[in-house]
Amino acid sequence: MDRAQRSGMGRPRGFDADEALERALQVFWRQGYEGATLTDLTNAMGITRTSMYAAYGNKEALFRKALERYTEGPASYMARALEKPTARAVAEYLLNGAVQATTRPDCPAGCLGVQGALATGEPGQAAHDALVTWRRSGEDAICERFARARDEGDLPADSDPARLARYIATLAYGISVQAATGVPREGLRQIIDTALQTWPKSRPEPS
Amino acid sequence: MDRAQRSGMGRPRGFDADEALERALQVFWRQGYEGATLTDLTNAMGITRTSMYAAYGNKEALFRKALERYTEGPASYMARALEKPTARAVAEYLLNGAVQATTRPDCPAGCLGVQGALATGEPGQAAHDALVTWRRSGEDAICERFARARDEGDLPADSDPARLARYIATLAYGISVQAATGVPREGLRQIIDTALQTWPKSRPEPS
DNA sequence: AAATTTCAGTACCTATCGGTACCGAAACGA
DNA sequence: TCGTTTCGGTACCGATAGGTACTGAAATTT
Repeated sequence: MDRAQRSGMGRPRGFDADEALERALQVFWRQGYEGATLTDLTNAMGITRTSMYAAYGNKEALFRKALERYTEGPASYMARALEKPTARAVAEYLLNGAVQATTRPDCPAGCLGVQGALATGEPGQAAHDALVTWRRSGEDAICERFARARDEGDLPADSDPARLARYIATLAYGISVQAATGVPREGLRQIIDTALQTWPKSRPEPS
Repeated sequence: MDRAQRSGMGRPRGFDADEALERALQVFWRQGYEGATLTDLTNAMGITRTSMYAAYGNKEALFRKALERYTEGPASYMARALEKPTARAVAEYLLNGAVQATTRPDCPAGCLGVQGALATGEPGQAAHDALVTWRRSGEDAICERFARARDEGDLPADSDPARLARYIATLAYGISVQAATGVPREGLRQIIDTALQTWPKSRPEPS
């Protein structure tokens, strides 16, 4: 099913499967899993329903493949961030990457991993669960990176990697919501600056 | 239409409109606008489609009324936060309120204002826009409160209220995503603690 | 060239979507 | 009690959801 494998081989696929998947990704990104209809998807992909089902399985499988592509494409800043030398650099690169990815002029605002299926009815449950897993695994990766940083002395010995990772991930999610709300790139960058600074020193006693 | 107003008066409503709206709110909260079908809604509300349309108009109007109820109910911590004496207290109360509201045992995890319609297809556009407006107006209210704090000397004269407000709102949105991901209340509270502290002091030169 | 295989596309499937016409019954003012 | 009004409920509306059978053409191997 997946590919022409048997003897005769037959006619090869007449469209670029990667390009079509990219189009599907854009639709899921913009409209969410439930909001993206088969008609929306196949129109954007430039193929018929039949070809879509033959090539990807069904809507849910298409979503999963789109999510994979998203991880390796627009969200690849995540993997790169983890390779930065210090925890602080990891956090900065990650948050800046989130700002970039959620405000690309040629892509929908926001993050597929957040807005793809945050709250769904029964038919979208599988997509919802897939994104929960996606977010958790991302946060776990940050946590492990921070744990390493602590072991290396890059972070204080008494710091809590899981807590820091959750904090950074929370900021990234919040940034993606703000992007979906329409906040421009510069406004999001200010959030990072504020987050990585202290709360402004207030006068001790205002009254 | 809206209420029995004309001469004869006629038979009064046989169900509690507030209670029914509360049930609808729960469904929208859990499943989002597009994921909540009329059948889901009316089943939860305990009334028929006919009664729903007569009492509320249509699905979109029901959603708007549910959002109002949400603002005055589960999200009322927002208004209370703005009355706190200092900007710092406003921020703390707001974030703690977000944690509470997004992790109530008897309600769906997360925030309706975020997950109700973050990414939708064409039929959910109106709900999407309503939530964008909702989030913006909330953030504006925080901004104005912070501006007042600055004028009062509660915040430094050179601080940027809009920037601080956006930062706090971003954290609240991120917290709601984390809640929807399944992070328990205690985990969310740690995020607040981390956010309101400085980034942990790292050793100046790790290498 | 023949035989095979999978292509892309039309047409259609059942189920369900949001929304409505119509119904008898119940509750009001007079 | 009567007339009026709106109630709650069934049945149904056209449109569309996700998914599939079937068709004829095109590309591959032998």
